[in-house]
Amino acid sequence: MFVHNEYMTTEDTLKARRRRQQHPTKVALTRQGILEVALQILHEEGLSKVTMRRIATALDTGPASIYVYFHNTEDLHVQILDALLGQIEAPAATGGQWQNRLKALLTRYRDVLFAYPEIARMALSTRLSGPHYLALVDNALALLQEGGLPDRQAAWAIDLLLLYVTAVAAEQSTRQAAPSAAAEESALAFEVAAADPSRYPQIARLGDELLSGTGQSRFEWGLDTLLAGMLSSD
Amino acid sequence: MFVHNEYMTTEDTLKARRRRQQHPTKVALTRQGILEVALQILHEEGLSKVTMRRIATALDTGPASIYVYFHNTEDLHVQILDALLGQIEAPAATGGQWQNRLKALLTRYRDVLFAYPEIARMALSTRLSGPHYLALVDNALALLQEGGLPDRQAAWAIDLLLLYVTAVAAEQSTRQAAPSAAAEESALAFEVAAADPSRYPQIARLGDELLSGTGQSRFEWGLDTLLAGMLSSD
DNA sequence: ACCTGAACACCGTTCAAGT
DNA sequence: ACCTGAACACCGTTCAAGT
Repeated sequence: MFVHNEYMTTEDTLKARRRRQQHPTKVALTRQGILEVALQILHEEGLSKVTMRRIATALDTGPASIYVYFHNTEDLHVQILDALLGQIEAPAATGGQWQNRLKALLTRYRDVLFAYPEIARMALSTRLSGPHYLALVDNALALLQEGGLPDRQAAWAIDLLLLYVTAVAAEQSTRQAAPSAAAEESALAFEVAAADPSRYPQIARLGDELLSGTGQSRFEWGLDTLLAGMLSSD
Repeated sequence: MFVHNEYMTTEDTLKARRRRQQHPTKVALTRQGILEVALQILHEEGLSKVTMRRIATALDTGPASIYVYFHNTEDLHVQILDALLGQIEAPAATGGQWQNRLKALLTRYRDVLFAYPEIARMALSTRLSGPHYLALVDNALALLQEGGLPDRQAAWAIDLLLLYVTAVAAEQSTRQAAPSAAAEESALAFEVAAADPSRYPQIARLGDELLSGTGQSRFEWGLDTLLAGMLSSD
């Protein structure tokens, strides 16, 4: 392999140099400063790189320092998520039916989760909290009340709706993020196509129907189905 | 600290000894043998300990050996999941309405995911496959057909139902598994109770309603809501 | 009081070298 | 052909020691 001598430096040195260039201004070692660096790493390299050690390196300190401000990695990730939710707070106060405004709000929530592949999965496995998350819940509850849902039903409905949106995002975003996504997709299609009709008669019968539709149309159908179910018991 | 001399041995040696005792019969280095060891580790220590290195150690070899039989860690985990799904294949062929039989089948699916805390989350972030998973899908589709759902709708419905069940399991099982589950639960209750009525009027108004119900009753309500929504568009 | 170096106990994956 | 030791490049968390 041909090597330019002036670039003859180890991979690690190159990486360190790149990191330093990305954070030319010294970021303060505070909760805010750490979150700032964490969000930058999230944008550039994904949640899996938002590690205690990686952040500490970016801040030119040891990993132990981060523990002064965050209990553990999960705590850090939850606070990152709430910061991201700050983008979608208020629903359009007017205009259109409550159902459509609720769907728009939930779609914006989904879009945030879509934008950061691994965050959605995190959201499912951790009890969320934080001011922006509470605002999202509150706004959605207001729309359900506007729709005339009884309190108990609205309380359970918001849980179901957010669970659905989060799960869809977790499912979808993983696949588009994974480098093997295309391969997996076709593997499923192959399995459906090759399904033995005597063992799996329904899968063989339905065939391509199982793979039909875009992510968006399925997402909307799911939301409509949930809302229809919630209203049907009135 | 007082130490009995006859037990003076390092932690690592003790661990190695325990592992050896757990696998007294030499397990063959084959796909089946590896899965066998993997399932045992899953039962005893949870999915997070089902690592390439851990399995290799149990089989008295290096981690590279496992890669002869499994592409990577995800591949290994997916195959473990399919083995677990083997427990719930056939629905009761007779007896009761199709809705109730479908709910029973999905509840059994949920129970499997509940029993292994981290598997449910895995199931959400990976395209599932394998004979037992296909059987589950096929059985559920048969019940939807019995209920008279049009094909396209049944195809989308099965996706939504399995997504719901998996997400519920992922959410619930994580909390019961985490050592801090109790603390988190009360932290949420506190947050709801302390919600500023001027910032979060809906949360303050609904209060305890948001935390009402058992996991089981909420799960059933969710299934009923989904089914009602699916049938309402007929 | 606040911060952190160093250590402990792990990971997944690759590849050259062995049988 | 099949298998694997050793290496590479990472992790989270703790704690004794520093300022």
